[in-house]
Amino acid sequence: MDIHPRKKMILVEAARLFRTKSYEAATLRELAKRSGIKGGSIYYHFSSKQEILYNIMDYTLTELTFRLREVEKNEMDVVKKLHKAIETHSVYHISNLNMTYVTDSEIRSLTNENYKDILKKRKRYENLFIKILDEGIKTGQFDIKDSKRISYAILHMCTGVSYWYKEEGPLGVEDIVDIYYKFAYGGLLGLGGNRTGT
Amino acid sequence: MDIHPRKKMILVEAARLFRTKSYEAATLRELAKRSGIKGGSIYYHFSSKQEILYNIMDYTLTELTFRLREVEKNEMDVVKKLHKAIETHSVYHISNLNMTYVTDSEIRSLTNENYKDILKKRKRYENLFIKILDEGIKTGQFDIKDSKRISYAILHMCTGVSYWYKEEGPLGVEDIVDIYYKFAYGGLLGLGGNRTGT
Amino acid sequence: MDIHPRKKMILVEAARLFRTKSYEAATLRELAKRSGIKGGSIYYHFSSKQEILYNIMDYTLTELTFRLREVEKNEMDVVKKLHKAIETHSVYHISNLNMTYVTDSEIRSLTNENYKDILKKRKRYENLFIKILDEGIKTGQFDIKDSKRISYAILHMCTGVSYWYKEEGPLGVEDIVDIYYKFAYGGLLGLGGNRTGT
Amino acid sequence: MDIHPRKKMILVEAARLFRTKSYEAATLRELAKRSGIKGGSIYYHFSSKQEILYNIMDYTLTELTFRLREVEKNEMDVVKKLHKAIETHSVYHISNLNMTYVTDSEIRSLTNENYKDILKKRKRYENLFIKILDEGIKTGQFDIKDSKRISYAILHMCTGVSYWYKEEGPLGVEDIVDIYYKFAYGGLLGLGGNRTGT
DNA sequence: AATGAATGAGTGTTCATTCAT
DNA sequence: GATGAATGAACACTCATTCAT
Repeated sequence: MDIHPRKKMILVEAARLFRTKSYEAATLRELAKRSGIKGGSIYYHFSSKQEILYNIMDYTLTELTFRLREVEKNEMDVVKKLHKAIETHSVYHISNLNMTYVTDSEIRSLTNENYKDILKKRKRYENLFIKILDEGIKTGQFDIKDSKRISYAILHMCTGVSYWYKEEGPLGVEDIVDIYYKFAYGGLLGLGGNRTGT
Repeated sequence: MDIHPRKKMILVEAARLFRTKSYEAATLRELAKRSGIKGGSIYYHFSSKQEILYNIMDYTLTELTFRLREVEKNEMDVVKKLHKAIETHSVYHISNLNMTYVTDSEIRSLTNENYKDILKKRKRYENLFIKILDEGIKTGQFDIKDSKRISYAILHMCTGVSYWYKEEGPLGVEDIVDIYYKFAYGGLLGLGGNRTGT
Repeated sequence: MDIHPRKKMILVEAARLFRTKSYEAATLRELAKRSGIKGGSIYYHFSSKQEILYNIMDYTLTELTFRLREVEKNEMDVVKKLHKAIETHSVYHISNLNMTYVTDSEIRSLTNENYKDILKKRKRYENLFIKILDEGIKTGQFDIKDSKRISYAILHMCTGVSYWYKEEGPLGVEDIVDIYYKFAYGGLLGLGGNRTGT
Repeated sequence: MDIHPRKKMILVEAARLFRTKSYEAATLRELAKRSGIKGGSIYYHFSSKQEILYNIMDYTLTELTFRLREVEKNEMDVVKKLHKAIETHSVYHISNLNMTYVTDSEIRSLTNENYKDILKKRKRYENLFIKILDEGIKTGQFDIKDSKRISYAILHMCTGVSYWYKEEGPLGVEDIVDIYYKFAYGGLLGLGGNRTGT
C-alpha cells in the first residue's frame, strides 16, 4: 500500500488517539495538534473524520490479509501452517497495537457503506484462517466441527493481545505466540474431553 | 444487589444502546425513548450519563465476582475448578451480552475516579481467577509460569464471546464453554511444545 | 401585612438565597431544602418562582412606605425630618438585609405586569422622600434644584448599606445613620461649592 | 489594555445584555445575535460565558485603577485630590454605564477562582481611594475615623450613578460630579454633628 | 399539606466541517 | 499546503412546573 508519508503519519496519530479516547470521543483538533498542524488543515489530506477511520481499518486489513495469504500459499504441514498463521496475526497486532486495536473495536462507528466494505475485507481475512482449519479437519489432524465459529474464537483470542499487551510486560512476542498457539492447538486436538471426570 | 426496577430497566436499555452505538455515540434522548420516558426524566434516576455507565460496570463486576467466589470457595479438583470458572464466566457473559460487552469495552470512557474504582473491581475479579491457576501450578497440574498474563489471555478469550455470539448461531452455550475449556486446558497442559520441530 | 408564618418563612429563606445566588441562579429545589420541605411542595404556598420574588418586593416596599409615611406625617423641622427619613430607611435596610437587597437589585427579573406594579410602589416611596426635600427647598434650608434626582442619589447611597454592611463590622447602626445623614446634609447645604479653590 | 477589536465588541454587547437581563438570565444565543455572529462562534473568542463576565470586570477594574493611580500620584491638596478621585470614578462610570454596572452588580456570579481574582483587583482600587482619605485625616482636613468603611460608602454612592443615570436626564456629568463631591465633602468635614440636638 | 416522579423547553457548550485568504 | 474564523446541528444537562397519590 502506497500512502503519502504525511497521510500515513496522520493515520498513525489518529490510531493512537482513537485507541486512547475512542473514535467518537476524539476530536480532530486534538488529532491536528498531535500531528503538528492546525484544525482545518486535516481536510487537505482527508475529506472527513470518518474517512480517517476507514483508512486505518482498510490499511490494517489489507496488510493482515497480504501476510496471511503468504502463509496460506505455502506448502507445509497444516499444524505448522496454523502456527504460522497465529504467529503472523499476533506479531502484526503487537507491532501495530493502535491500528489493530482500532480496527477491531470501532467497526460500530463506520457509516453504512464503509461498514459493508470493511466487513467484507474482514471476512476475506477470516476465510483465509478458516481455510486452514478446514484443511486440518480434512487431514484428520483437527478434531472439531464448526471451523467458522472456532476460527472466530481463536482470532478473537489472539486479537486480545492489543488490549493487554505492554512492551514493558514480562511476556515477549515469542512467549505470547507460544501461549496462543498452545491454546489453539490444545483446543483443536479435542483434548480435555472427559474433563468432568465421569 | 438491590436496584430499583425502573433504574434496572434503564441500565439494561442503556447497555443495549451503548453496545450498539458505543457510549460516546449514544444519546440520552435515544436512551429515554427506548426506556419509554422523556429526555430529562433520566436525570431523576441518574445524575449523569457517566453514572449510568459506571452503574452498568459496577453491577456486572459485582455479579461476576460473586459467582466466581462461589466457585473458588468450593473444595474440588483444580481442573474441575478451572472448568467451573470458565463456565461461570462464559455463561454469565452469554446471558448478559450487552452488560458484559459494555463492561469490557468502554473502560476508556470512565472519568478518572470511576475508572480507578472499576479497575479495582476488575482486578479483584481477575485475582480470583489467577488464584485457580496458581493452585494448579502448585499441584503440578498446570505447566505455566506467568499465571497473571495467562489468566488475562484466558479471560479475554472467553470474554470474546460477547463480541461474536448470536443466539441463532449453531453453537449452544455448552458448546462454547466446551471450546473455551479445551483451549484453556490444552494451553495449561503445555502441549504443542515442539511445534516448530515438525 | 398579614402573611401566613410558613409563607413568611419561605420568603425569608428565598430572600437569603436570592441574595446569595441571584434570583435567576437560585433553584426552587434549593429553596425547598432550606425551608425543610420537598421541591414541589413550594407550589402549595406560591404559584410560581416569580410570585415569590414579587412577594418579597411587595412586602418590603409596603413596610418601607408605611414607616416613611409615619415620619412624613409628623410635624417637625425639615432637617430633623430628613434625618428621621434617612434613619428609617437605613435601619430598615440593615434589619432586613436580604429582603431589601433583593428588592433593590432584582427588579430586572420581574415579569412585565409585576414590574409595573413594583415600580409604582417604589415610586410611591420615593415620592415621600422627594416631598421632604421639596419642603426644605421651600423653607430655604436646602440649596438644591433637582430634588428628584438628588433624592435618588441619597436613597441609592443609603440603600448601598445592604451591599457592604456586616454585623461583625466596626460600624454600628447608629454610626452608619450618622455618616449617611452627614453626607446628605452636607450635600443639601450646598457646601464645597468653590472646591477647586479659585 | 490591548483587546482584539472583535473581542472588545463582544464584551461591550455582553455588558449591555448582562445589565438588562442579568448575567444569569442572559443567553449566549442572544449575545451572539446582538454581536452579529452565530451562536457557537462566541466560543472562538471566549472559552465560556463565565470568561466573558470575568473579562468585563477585569477590563473595567484595570481601567479604573489606572485612572485613579494617575490622580493619586499627583501632588495636590488632598481636598482637590478627593474631588479628582470622585470625578474620575463618576465620569468613568457614566461613560461606561454597562461595563461598570455589571462589574459592580454581578460579582456573585463569578466562579470561585475568578471571584478571588476580581475581589483582589477591586480591593486594590479601593485601597487607592482609602489612601486619599487617610491623607486627609493626617492633614486634619477630614474629621472621620473609619476611612475604610467611609470609602466604601462614598464609592458605593458614586457607583450608584450607573443605576439611575440617563443621558436624557436633567443632570449632566458635571452636575453629578458636583453633587457627589458635595455629599462626600460634607460628610468628611463632620458637619451636621448635633443634628439630634435642637 | 406534602411528595415522588415526570416533563419539556431551553441553556451552555462542543465539534466536524467550510472557506476565503 | 495551511490557517483563522466562523457555522450550525446536536448534545448533556437543568429546572420550573405539574399532578396523581
